[in-house]
Amino acid sequence: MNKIIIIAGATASGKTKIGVDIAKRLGSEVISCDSMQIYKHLDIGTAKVTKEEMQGITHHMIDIIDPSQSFSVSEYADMAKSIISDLHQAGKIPVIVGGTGLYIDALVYQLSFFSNSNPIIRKQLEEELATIGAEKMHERLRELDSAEADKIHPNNTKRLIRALEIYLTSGDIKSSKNEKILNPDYDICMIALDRDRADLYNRIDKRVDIMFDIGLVGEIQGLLDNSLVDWECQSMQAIGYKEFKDYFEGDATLDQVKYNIQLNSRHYAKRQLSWLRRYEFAKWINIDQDLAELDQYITKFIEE
RNA sequence: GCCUCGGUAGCUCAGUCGGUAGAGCAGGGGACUGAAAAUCCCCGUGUCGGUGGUUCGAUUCCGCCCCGAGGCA
Repeated sequence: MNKIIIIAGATASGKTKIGVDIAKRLGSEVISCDSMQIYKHLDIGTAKVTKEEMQGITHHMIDIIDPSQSFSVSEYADMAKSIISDLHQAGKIPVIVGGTGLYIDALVYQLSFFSNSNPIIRKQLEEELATIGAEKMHERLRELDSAEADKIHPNNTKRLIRALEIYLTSGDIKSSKNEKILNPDYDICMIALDRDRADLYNRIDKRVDIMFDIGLVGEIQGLLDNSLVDWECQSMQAIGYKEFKDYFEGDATLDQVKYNIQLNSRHYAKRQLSWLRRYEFAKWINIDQDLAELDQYITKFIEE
């Protein structure tokens, strides 16, 4: 028994509730798959599950680190896999709920994360980039790993640096690992939640309105007042937080901040959907139309 | 009522010395292996307010009309 159920979908599409419903039905637990809900104290802006929403269902991978810390996919994969195996041991089918595509990939595919990630080398590469420019860096990558250079646009400096970092720290060639193999450890049922685009955007706008009503500004004020974060923190890259930098530095009104959060959320939702469309094995469920079908689909999966 | 300035993409606007038009934003699509809520790439036809006229040809020039802003009365 190594079944896992993954509930994926864009932000504000309704994953949380459906995840809890399924976990309840199966007598199981939820494992969050979200790169920002891992942070303590980022509650309102990340639309983190509330106690009431959990309905007594245990949730993992939420509130696991301080907002000043950084975190990465490989850590996520290690921790989540260990929880999955615990649940399997207990005879439960884990319900994985979330919208962070890379984290989903880390469970769904057999990804070999490169063992060497070296902050010093990364720093050097960043400095090198600043002096010689992206074009030259791209040429350098082409000499070391031309297949990867073909894939990375020279403007995408973040990826460029990572590919070079991989080579320089481990001697590995990133493009040699690009082939994706399904993780043989799990029997996966993936549900991709979908809904009418205009409807999704309305839900996003409304949800952001509510976040402001229930105290988002105060939450961030508190984080800053207690020195739990500064604007450089990885956690402060989250939508719903980073937009406040301008406000607290006197460069934007709250209305502008709210508009930006809504806008960035829409863009994000679009990117998430584009990521999810790549999972050929995903079962797409339109929340407004095929909820009954979802139940049947889950039933079939667990009885197989 | 008169005068002036506007009316061009969903929005803000540019432009065409007459040869049917282009930016930003919005919107759409895509990529993605240790920051991923990050990072990056691609996509612009619209009665150029309406209607007559001049012209081979008008969104561009001229007349009238409609709408908006300001000024004078």
